[in-house]
Amino acid sequence: MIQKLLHEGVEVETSIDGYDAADFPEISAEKQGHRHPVHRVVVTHFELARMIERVNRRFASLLRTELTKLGVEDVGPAQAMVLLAIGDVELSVGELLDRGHYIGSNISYYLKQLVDGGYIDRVASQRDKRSARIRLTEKGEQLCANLRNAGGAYNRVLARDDDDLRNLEIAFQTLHRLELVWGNAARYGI
Amino acid sequence: MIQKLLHEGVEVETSIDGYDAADFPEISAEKQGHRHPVHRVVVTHFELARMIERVNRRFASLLRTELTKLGVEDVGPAQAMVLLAIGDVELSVGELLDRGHYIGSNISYYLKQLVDGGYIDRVASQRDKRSARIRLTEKGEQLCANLRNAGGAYNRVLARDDDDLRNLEIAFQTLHRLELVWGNAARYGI
DNA sequence: TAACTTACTTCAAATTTTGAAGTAAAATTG
DNA sequence: CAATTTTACTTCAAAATTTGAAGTAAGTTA
Repeated sequence: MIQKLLHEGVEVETSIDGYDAADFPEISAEKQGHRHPVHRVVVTHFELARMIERVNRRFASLLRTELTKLGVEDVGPAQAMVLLAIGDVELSVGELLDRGHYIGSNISYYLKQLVDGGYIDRVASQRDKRSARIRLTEKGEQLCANLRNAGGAYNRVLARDDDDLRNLEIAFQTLHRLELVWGNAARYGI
Repeated sequence: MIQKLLHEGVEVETSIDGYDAADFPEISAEKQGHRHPVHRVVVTHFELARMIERVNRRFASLLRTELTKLGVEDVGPAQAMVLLAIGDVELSVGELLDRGHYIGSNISYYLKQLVDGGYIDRVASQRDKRSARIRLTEKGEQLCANLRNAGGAYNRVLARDDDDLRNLEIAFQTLHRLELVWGNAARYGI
């Protein structure tokens, strides 16, 4: 068991019967929430990945609820994420692809639906007619605004004080690191 | 624009043309990676959600690759996550459900495939015959072990020093917080 | 100008997720 | 203790999402 731990994860401080905590880190991340961690917990690769999966699921389901509340029937959470990814800039499909690490055909598919729904404008670029320029329509912007508005409450709950903010930012940057490492790994191996 | 920011996100320190950074926080999270953030960046709800979605996608794709390398044809990344969620304990379907915030029928579906594939043992509990007890078979454990083994390399890259570890842990706990907030919101509203 | 590359799109299939409707075993209640 | 309700799952059918192979058309390069 110890060997397994040493291999897969990395320990912070000397461990006192800390193995089980490693198996269920959910338990270790108790109320103290806001403060920096001050104890031995092992966060492995997979624990993080599982956490990310769960959080992602929760958020998607929240988005779905929000969309339903808004009475939007023709946009699912995945498409909403595309709209949010576009934001208030005009970009090409390729850029959008990078923004979400989507697969090309996937974005094409969503864009079609969103264009049909009137949420997005797609125009061929002047300089390069292969490249499509994408941007939100009034309707698309409105939907995003509504979603952002609904999301405001969460921001207020999640970012109460400076400590929260710091942690959110660290989380963001750490995830970005995962994104890079896992992304490069996918391309070039390890 | 400022109003929008103040409403949706929260700012760290006084902002100097920091608005754009809020729109593209990817850019702000530069190389410094290991150190704590020391600058004004706004991390909103949605930015984090988008990041989580991207990272999740990357990880799934990595898992798929790994499974292919291992020659495992009958287990997709989603099922692999279920196996990893089970780990080395025996639990009920309900517990497993909680572990991943799955929907019941979803897990049932995966379990069926995994039982058929010989990765999981499902036995009705003695004390409560409605409840199924789940655990990995030899084969299932072997697959998890192989995956964990392959994952070791990432842990070593991601957790080089104490700083990395701290950040990983903060990320984990922050995500856990998101999990709770978003989860409660789904149940009870805001 | 022929061959190649890029930037997308289409389509068909696989995978994953959802929701409604079971079933059978507890637990509760009158 | 029989009747009802609740719990713990499963099944099924449909929807949503994702994937991959095969286009197409516009640039680029040789």
